[in-house]
Amino acid sequence: MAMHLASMVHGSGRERDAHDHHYQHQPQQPLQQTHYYHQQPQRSYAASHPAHFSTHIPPQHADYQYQRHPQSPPSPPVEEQKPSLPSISSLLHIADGDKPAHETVGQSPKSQSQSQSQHPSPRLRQEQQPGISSMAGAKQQPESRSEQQFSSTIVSHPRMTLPPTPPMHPDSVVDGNQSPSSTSTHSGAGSYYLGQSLNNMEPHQQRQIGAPLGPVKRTSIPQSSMSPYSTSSYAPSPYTSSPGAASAASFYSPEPHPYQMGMYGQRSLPSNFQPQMPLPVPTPSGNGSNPWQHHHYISTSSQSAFPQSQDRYICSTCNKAFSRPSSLRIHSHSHTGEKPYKCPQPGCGKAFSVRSNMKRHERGCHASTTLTT
DNA sequence: AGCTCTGTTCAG
DNA sequence: CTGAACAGAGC
Repeated sequence: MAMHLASMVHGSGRERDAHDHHYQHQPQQPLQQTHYYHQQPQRSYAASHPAHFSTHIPPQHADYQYQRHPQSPPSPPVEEQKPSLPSISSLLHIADGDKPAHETVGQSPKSQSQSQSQHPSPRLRQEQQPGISSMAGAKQQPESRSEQQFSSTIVSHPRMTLPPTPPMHPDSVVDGNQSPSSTSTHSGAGSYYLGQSLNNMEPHQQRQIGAPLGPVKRTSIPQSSMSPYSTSSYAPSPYTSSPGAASAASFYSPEPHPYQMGMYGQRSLPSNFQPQMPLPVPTPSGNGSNPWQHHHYISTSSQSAFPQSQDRYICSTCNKAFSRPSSLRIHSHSHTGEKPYKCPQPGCGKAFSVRSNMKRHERGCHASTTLTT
């Protein structure tokens, strides 16, 4: 997938100035987010971008990378862990009334040893369970495994524990709209970036930011979300530091950027997703956010206003909806402070987040120069 | 059908 | 003057 997207993006470009190149890279976020369900959405993104412009790197992206690095080792596993989710469900089952006592009781020693050894395939467990049931005799061990595994897995895996912290983030509010696809897609990336960006900020702040977002006006959005940036502002280097912008960048992301963004897919199958989310439980990094997002996503006011077909792409940072991924991408610049388009005029070092604005600037400010030339 | 690019327009 | 969003055109 990533390949296609990347290729498409590049290929589509017409002019492709140096600026464009920079620009293009970023754009990918949103797309990736939207498209990639399982993995690497951002990954590819981050990977592809790092080399390019130091200046342009959106904070988000930077964040991604950061996030990944720390977790990078785990990140891949994260998805793997997803399987862990099922395990959770199994836990639930147990909790509900699977009679954990019976099975678990006796075999702890063996089961544990086995369970640990088996870590690799949580899913197998579940899958096995059905089989197990049929197995009749074998049941006990498998089930016992599941439970113990949980305990073992949870304990062993920090992540498992981590998720609980973010159980309900502002994300829900912020991304709410987006993410079905995005979140699900990048469990790793999307969730990270959204969550992290938020995480970077204080929970309170995050919520606040997210909440206001909905109604947000143009100005309002940037402000709330921007605040983080403000420190970094456009300064190239700042991005690295600017954790706040989770956009998409999220989008992009992207936002999204996603994102993207992060971020941003929309069309989603609200009903479908919810099932996943139902478990408020310790959803690993990605999952936790998703569930909420889905809920919001469906009901999202912004979307409701428009035909869903229209504003599919939602900024993870400010929740604003856009009908086009490119729009979301550009919008993400407002959060990241990215200004890929620099005024070509020798004396002028101005940069713009929107190409047309840059051109306009040229016309207005440098018109005389251009004319003379 | 979807996306990007460009130009236009609104707002501060 | 600039940032940001929208709409149209083209691919």
